[in-house]
Amino acid sequence: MAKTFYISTSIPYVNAAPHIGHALEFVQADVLARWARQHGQDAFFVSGTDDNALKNVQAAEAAGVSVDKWVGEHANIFQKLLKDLNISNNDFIRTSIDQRHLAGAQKIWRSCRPEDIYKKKYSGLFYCLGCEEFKNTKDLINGECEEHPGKALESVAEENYFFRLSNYQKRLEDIISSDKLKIVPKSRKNEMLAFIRDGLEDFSISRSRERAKDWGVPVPDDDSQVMYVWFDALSNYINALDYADDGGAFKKYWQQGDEIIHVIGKGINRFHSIYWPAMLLSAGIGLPKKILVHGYFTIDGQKISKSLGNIIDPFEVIGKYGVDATRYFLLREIPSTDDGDFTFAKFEERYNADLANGLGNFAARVLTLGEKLGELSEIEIDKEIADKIVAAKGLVGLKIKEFKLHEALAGIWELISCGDKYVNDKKPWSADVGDADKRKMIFNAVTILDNVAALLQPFMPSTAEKITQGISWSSAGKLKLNKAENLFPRL
RNA sequence: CGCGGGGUGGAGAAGUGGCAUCUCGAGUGGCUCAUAACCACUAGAUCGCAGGUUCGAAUCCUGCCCCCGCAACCA
Repeated sequence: MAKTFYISTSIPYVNAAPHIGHALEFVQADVLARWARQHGQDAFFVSGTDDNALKNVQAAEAAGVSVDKWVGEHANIFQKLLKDLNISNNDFIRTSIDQRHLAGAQKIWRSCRPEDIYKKKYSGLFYCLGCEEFKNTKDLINGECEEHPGKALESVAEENYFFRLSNYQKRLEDIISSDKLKIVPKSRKNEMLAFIRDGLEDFSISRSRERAKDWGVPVPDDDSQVMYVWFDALSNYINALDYADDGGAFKKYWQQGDEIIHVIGKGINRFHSIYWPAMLLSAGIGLPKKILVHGYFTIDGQKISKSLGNIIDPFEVIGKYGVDATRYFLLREIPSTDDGDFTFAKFEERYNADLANGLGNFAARVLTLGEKLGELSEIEIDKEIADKIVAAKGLVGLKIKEFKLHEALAGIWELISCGDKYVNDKKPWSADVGDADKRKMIFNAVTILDNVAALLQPFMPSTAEKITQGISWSSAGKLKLNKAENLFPRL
């Protein structure tokens, strides 16, 4: 039976339209899912939206529309982004309206060991009227909000449910240090270990209904409280598998799953590597196996921020350069686990150098030369070429396993470069070369191209398909080549 | 001394003791099948700074400077 492969993106909160950073995570997860499927695994890929965040409520209020309307409209934009990016997710969860989610979030709450959830008075919180949000004592300067000095702070005390995270300190440390839950890259793993060793404190998992503005998943058997948004949000990962009904997908992909991966941004590592496993342990559910933590984008070297007005709209980028060029840039320019910079200048530089001059031109020259020769018979390719292809395949597979997608792509481009070199050296266009030799040369070159397309498939699916369409087996052992339109016209 | 990561040619990266590597960008030459693309060659780095260990240091040690992540209920 095929091995199972479960993968998720984080579910972004939908207080605003997606920016280019969201696209990065979708594309990374998509590559892994497509790679797994290409290699015969039974992949299930889930994405969705976090509708229940308080920020959504605030954004809706500011816009003067109802929360469900606001959230619904924005969730649609995220869903459209997945489609436009050609993301191969099998499911999409919306945490405010998906019944599987509402039922599942409550089920996991009820499944937690009773001694892990307790009610406690919450104090030491201050509400800043300027920020319209709660502040911790230690965030205050001289008892005042840093950003709104002089404004009176309202002291708040509230009774909430807490989760006894402190019960899981030892087990979490074991699970993470032993890589039973593998956090990639290592620096993120070390951060989590340091955090755990510093001592885990219990965290609150509910809000008063009033403070949550009546938005969120109700706490089972307590009308006065809704779940803290992270508690319900994290459960989406299993709710998509019908955890609530103890469905077959949940058993297959999660409880007995071979691979279970969460792709997340560095800002939410703690929730995924510590809170979420602790919740699962308490509820007696299996754990994910890997957390892949990617970095963030800067735009022209600066943080993405609304106040700087440097938001880049992924739809604009896709519209301008095409979906595969966008996917390529996100995956190639940004080291998968580090921060990277987005500029249109860099985008166009990469586009011209790698896509137009590199991949596109190589495909064009090989297919054009080949088209003129008509039908080609299958022959054994040069050992040197065969070795390069095997090496490239090995390298790409290894880099994907290590979550170094940018290096995987670099490996594919080495193969393209090798193909260019081969064609230059052999000169199959030359009048001095006999017909049989020409056919041999082109067969070698097109074999490289075909393998490039196969390796590229998870990264740039429609480009891979276009290339493959130019290489058709007319009958057994007989190959016909057709030059297609330019894959990536120079900018 | 809160914990951790990092500073390598114009840009981005690789490189944990032995001639400093790769990609982009720049220049020169070759080729002309191909999207003025491709191939070869050249220029460009005192490897953050200052000491130290060593026959030999980007790599190990010490100090300093700078950037970044985490620092708990905040995606």
